[in-house]
Amino acid sequence: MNLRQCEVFRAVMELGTVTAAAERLHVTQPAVSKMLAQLERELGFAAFVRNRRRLLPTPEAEALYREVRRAFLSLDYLTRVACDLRHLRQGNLVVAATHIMGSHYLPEVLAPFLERHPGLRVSLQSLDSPGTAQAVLTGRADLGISQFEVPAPGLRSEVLCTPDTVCVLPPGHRLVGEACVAAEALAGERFIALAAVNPLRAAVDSMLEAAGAVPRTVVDTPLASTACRLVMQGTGIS
DNA sequence: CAAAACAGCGCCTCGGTTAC
DNA sequence: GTAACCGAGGCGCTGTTTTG
Repeated sequence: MNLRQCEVFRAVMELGTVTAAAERLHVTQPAVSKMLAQLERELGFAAFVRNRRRLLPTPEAEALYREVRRAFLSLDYLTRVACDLRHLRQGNLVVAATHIMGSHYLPEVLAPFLERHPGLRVSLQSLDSPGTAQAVLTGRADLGISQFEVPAPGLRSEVLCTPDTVCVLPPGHRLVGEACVAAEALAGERFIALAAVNPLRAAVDSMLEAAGAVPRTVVDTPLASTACRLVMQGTGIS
């Protein structure tokens, strides 16, 4: 039973005659007649009783019609969804982003975006940078915003901004107020480091090593926001 | 030079029409 | 409602061209 047969069957059920069904479907009466006969052969039962000039549906046809009508409602729904997607009125956008991006930067961007596209829904996934790239690569996310570039075949990336690297200090620390913190000044400090997976970690490590100021790393974390909270608690500097 | 991609051709099926 | 016919499109086969 194909879609065309369903269309023909529905038209005959609703209009009662092959001729009227043909008019609705913009084909000739024989086309509908032939399609109906083919459908009945495939179904293995008669859908209509030929009663002089009328076609009377059998109980099997009545039952089938209920299902066919339901199928066409689903088809109409699909058509509307496709139309909405075409005009960006509806859909689900999955964005993978690092925690700091998802909690601070993205909300400011998403608010005006969702105002422009009220039918859209956005799913935010909080991941580290390699996880963000992996999510996009495997199709679990439509786009990702990571802290650093993760080169991978099949991924297209662009730099959105290049922010400064800063030293995070707890209130009252001796270095608070300095316009620039020299690497040497960090010697012996309790240090909250970024996890080794972050390329910034290697850059900071080599910079401190070159300055001969190796701090005491007490915690390492993949999340900059966690590092900041640890600094707030007085665990160390970051 | 082998494998992959492409184009052309004939055959078949499907859905349509006209004529009856 | 049916028979005969027509055109479009899918599919498989074959030969040619391109590519690594």
